[in-house]
Amino acid sequence: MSVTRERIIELGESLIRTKGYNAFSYQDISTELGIKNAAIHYYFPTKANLGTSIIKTNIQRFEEMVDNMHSREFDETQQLDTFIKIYIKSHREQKVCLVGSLSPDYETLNETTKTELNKMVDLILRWLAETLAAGKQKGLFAFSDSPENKAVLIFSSLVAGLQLSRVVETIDFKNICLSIEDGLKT
Amino acid sequence: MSVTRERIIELGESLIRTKGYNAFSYQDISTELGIKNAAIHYYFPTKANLGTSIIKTNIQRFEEMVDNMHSREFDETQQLDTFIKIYIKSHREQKVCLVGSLSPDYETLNETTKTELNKMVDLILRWLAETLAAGKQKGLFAFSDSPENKAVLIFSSLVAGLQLSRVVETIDFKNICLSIEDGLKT
DNA sequence: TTGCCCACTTACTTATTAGTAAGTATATTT
DNA sequence: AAATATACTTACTAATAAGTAAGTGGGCAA
Repeated sequence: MSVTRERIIELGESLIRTKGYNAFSYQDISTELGIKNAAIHYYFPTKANLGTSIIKTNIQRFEEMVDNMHSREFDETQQLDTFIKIYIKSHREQKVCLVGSLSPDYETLNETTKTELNKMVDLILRWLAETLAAGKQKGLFAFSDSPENKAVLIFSSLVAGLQLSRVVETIDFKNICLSIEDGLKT
Repeated sequence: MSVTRERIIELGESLIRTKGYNAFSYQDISTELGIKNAAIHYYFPTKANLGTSIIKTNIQRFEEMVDNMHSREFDETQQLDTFIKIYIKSHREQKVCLVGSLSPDYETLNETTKTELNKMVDLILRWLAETLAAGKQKGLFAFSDSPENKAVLIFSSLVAGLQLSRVVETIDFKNICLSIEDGLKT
């Protein structure tokens, strides 16, 4: 695949996660990459196409990460830890996560982009619930909630934790992560 | 105060919470209220002024609610319940909360708006932590985390819970609220 | 009754946006 | 060598955005 196309996707994701979907423009990308506006339209005819592709890329990356963890025979504690590390990295970069940026703008997205975002959230939540359930079965985790509910609570803490810690400096994001892990201690 | 001004603030808040700050325009408001674009500029010279006023109004509303609960001598369980009901109402209206909408757009806000949002989050978090600490002291709540950390976790669950439940229908927001309350059971 | 303040409207500017049509240089295929 | 495809650029258009300056009508005060 084209390197320019990949750069557009990468920068587009970065812009969404710092400024938000409706605040970034093709101009932001073309200026930064030293190309013309129309070059972006060549790869992504509409902004919705770009948005959808960015989500699709993230879904693929997530699936690859899960596959990778399975083939390395990570246990559930290690898997959760790897997942949480994504958010710690985001926090270091002063960025929110893709889901946390796009969800508030949900009503402004076109249908295919909505569907893709829906798929992404659903995928993460299903994986998290499964991992939590398996970890509980093995005695690695302890919690009284349903795995599905616990998955939503943990995911919410990470998503909004990133958002809020960008607004107030008094929030220690790493403490949020520790609390999540402590909440699963046996 | 002017009724038009109040209508602009109310509709502005509603638009931020459905479409997001950078997706709504003065046109959206003027059309809906049957006034001209410039009428909004008469009350709020810039969009940043309007945004700041909307947050200020919300801060005031929150402070009034807290005062009201204190003067009615609500215990901590009742206070938390009242707070959570705000989010249940938001969920019914298919809206995210103001903080959850503005936080991902934080970098696009002007300095005074940023400061006001910062104040709002700080205020909510301080009240929540205090309420949790007081409730724990009285034996109404039980939790091992620090009250400040627990406050962030609960607030995050509500903020992102609203965001995520708008994206995937499989999330039951009321279950999130129940889990929050269960997580404080003695 | 004259004048002024309030709550707007009319009419506009400037900037930015997404998006398109047509052209071009380079590399690849026939 | 000629044709074609790729990866763009040039040069636009149309729509929408925030914002402003000047005007207007109605109520109230002096």
